[in-house]
Amino acid sequence: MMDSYPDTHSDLEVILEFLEEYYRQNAGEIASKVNWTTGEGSCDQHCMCNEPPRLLAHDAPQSLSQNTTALLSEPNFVSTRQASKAAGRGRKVRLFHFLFEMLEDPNMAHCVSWVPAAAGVFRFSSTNKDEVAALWGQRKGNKRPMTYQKMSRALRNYARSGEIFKVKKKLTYQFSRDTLTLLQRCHKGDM
DNA sequence: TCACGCGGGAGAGATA
DNA sequence: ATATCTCTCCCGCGTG
Repeated sequence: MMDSYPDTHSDLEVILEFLEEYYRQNAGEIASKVNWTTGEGSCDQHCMCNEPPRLLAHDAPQSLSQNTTALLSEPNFVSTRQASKAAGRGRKVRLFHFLFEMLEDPNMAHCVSWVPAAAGVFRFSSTNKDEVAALWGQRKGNKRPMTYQKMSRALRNYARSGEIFKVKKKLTYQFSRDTLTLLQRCHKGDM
């Protein structure tokens, strides 16, 4: 089994490091541009897989932005700061990626399913929601059992970063448009 | 009243 | 050693 990325890895790291540096140098300016309302188009391109939203692709040079989009299609959803580490060994999956996997798995439809998939809205089954949580706990290798309550808390944290929003409906959440787009792209790349 | 889902503070663990 | 990120745990509140 491969435990490191292909030959392109070093190039990808260089790009990622550049983006991080770019962000650092422009942090103040970028922050002032961010509109954190949850309205349409308010967080264009900031959800690059598990890339922290504070790094806005549209604030980076166009060519790099394109490169990183492709780069972040890596199956393991390696974040900027985790890329080098992941090259050495497997990177733990993040919750929203795990949920996307569940949503794409027809066998898990009884636990969690798309409401309108195109909008990125999904809903947990009131009876089987803890099954998803338990699987998440297993995936993370938690000693104590994961519950829906705890998992949903983690989901609400994503609202701050703009990756997933809470829908005003029971057990229902929504991927941000950009997160959904990128997850779909990553998922296709994974197949 | 009770069960359930949600919101938020605090802290743990991993990593840079 | 310190800062940051991403959860995880726990408690309280609102709703049906």
